Amino acid sequence: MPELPEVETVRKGLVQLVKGKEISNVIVDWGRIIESPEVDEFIHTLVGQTILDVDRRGKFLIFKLSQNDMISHLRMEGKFEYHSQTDEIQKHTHVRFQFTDGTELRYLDVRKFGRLSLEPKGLGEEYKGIKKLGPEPILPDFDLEVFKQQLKKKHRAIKPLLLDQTLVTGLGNIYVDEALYQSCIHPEQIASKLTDNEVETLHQSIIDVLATAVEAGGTTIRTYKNALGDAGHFQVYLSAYGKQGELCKRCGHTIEKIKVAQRGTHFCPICQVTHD
DNA sequence: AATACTACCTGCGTGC
DNA sequence: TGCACGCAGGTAGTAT
Repeated sequence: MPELPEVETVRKGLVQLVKGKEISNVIVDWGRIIESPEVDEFIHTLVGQTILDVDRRGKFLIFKLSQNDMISHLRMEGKFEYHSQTDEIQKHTHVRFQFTDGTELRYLDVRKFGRLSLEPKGLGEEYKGIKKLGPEPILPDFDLEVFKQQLKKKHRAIKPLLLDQTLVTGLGNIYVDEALYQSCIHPEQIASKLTDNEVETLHQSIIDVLATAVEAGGTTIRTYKNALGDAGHFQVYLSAYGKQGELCKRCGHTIEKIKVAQRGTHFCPICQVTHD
């Protein structure tokens, strides 16, 4: 469910809620959420550690603990909630990090796709899923010239390429459709055939869309809530995602929904056309 | 090496 | 009402 803006919003909430908390116990009720180490060792290793900070890389959260880095990916539906240990346990609660002050951080995930993993302290960025990520689009290290050169080498549709996190990290199905709409590029356009002008516009659109969505606290379509339980607001600004059947703001034609690389894809068939 | 497809899960809306 | 099917803010593993 969450893309970069949602994960960044979750991160900010977690810093407010759990920074400085000491873990007294961990309860795991769906072992496959824990990628490594084995569940027993995961629990045992965490007890006694303090959460010093929470960082983010792409859509991954990195909990900086006193003795380890803990990587978390929410995948489609993962969420964190902060509770008293005596609060009723809701359905789909899979992991509970209990603190010495009687509160706890809960990990909930309807589809159980999310993962938690412990890495050596300070080495979270070496985690294999993180190591292959491209630059952060909301930082200056998302370089236009590098992006241009990489796209020239790719003979595949632009949408799945942007979803794969290696050229730039943080885009998911919502923001990729929005960025392509903003830059008037068809989602199935072959990347190497994009003009320099189109790549420049795309580069800027990615930066703009994600930065604006971060400011808005993310997008809430169905279920996303940050760690404080708040919805995001960016849905108000969506132009393409979920707008099939509505009119394009630029040309007035109907927004269509097709399938590209197995993902629902929203675009304007007049403004966004493929070319050689 | 690069690209494409599928598994991992549950719940909800739709159509028969 | 019941049931089958398709769909959902994603990634990793496997096949081609």
